[in-house]
Amino acid sequence: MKIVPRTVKGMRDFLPDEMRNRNYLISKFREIFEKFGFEPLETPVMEYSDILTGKYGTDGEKLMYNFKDRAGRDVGLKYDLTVPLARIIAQYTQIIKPFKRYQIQPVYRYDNPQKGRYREFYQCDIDIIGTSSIMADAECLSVCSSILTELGFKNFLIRINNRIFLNTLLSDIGFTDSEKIIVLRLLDKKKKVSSEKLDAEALEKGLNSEYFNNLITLLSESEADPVSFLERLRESGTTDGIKALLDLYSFAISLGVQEQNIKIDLSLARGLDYYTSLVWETEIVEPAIGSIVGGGRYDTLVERFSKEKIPCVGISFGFERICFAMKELSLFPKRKEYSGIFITIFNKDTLHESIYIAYELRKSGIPCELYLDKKKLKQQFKYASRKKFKWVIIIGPDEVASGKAVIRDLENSSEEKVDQSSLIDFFINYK
RNA sequence: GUGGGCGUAGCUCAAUGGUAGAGCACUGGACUGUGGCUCCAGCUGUUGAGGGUUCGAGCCCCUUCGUCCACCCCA
Repeated sequence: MKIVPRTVKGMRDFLPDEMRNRNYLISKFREIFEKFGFEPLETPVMEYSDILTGKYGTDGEKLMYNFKDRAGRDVGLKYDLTVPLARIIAQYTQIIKPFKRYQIQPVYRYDNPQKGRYREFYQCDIDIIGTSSIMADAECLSVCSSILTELGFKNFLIRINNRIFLNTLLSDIGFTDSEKIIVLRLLDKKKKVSSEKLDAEALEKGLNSEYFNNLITLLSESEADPVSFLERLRESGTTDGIKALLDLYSFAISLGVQEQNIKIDLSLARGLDYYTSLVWETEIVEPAIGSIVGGGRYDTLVERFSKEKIPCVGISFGFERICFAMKELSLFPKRKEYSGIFITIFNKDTLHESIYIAYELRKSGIPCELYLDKKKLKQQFKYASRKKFKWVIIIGPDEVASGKAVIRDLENSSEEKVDQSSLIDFFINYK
């Protein structure tokens, strides 16, 4: 009985065509992260359970992959890249701060798979550790905008808000702390659901409908011109978090974020529990796949591992969704239909001539593929044709005798004979 | 965690409850120094798994697994 080949639920293989796209994306991320001075970091797939738990809320923990290893230790697969980073900061105190790192690795969530959602998926994070400066927050937004622009996205919107402000606002309206959590969840939904449905859900959750209506009214008032709305509020006494939010907005603009790509949205809440003040989220208008980038300031996360209080800010790119969106919008670079050089093996007498040519080309930095099996020329051509090579090189007995090589152009069905010694020049000139 | 659609050859899919099929792909040949086109031949199955109903199940029922989608939540 043969073993049925299959992949574990929610996990995927990436075949070469897809890997080429993914590698392209990763290289773009790296390039821009490094341009802004971020340094690379990797952490293990697994952490001890106590490291992982306690920061994602009960819903998050249901999605955690945790189990015992052979020695009975409680371990889990990492759920995001932020918590391992907090551990790193507490563990390696010699790291110079502010520490700017980037990290591109898979994370794991025991979720039910569906469109664009998997149990293993890549996240791509940058964080700045050890500064409270809002310039750091703004830098994250600038990276976000640079990357999306560089990748070719035109219609994206970064929405920003401050949880401190939102919190104060909710208290002023009259909500209790436990109600606030429910309200924040509902606000996250506001964009997707009709207002009737939202009201119904608020009622169902037992929220004071007068308070809730006040909130919704206030938020919709702010929508048209949030900046002057905030300034009016500031004059009337509510000040918590407003300055930070306005600063972030203006710093981001100075750092090159285009005005049409950024908006203060006072209803933005964000799910993760560990954000403490400024938060942001980016969505692309087309295709509508929700948020593709999210982040914020989380000043208390490192405290779990250390006596020190260390302010942190970061942004996480939804690698899989960006990949999906880029495919939809055809933003990946197109490959030439025919490319590359393929070297045939005529027979065992000419074998070493072919091998030598492959060696010479590769030594000169010209990529080429050498046929590996003993098959008829016809089969070798069929292979070359299916793999869409542009050039096929043939060294048969005639060519060995005359010191020449046949170069066949599969795309144009033409061929020519050149001196073996000028093969390298031929291909260098072609480039 | 909850709900729905779908599981048949490597892939895409057919088959009124009555003999499991086609196209593509693959292997070889026509064509012993040349791919795509054509023609010929060949290969391919516990119909996801287990149970039940029936004279008879790919088809109906139950269970289970997988997959896709939606909700919850999130990237």
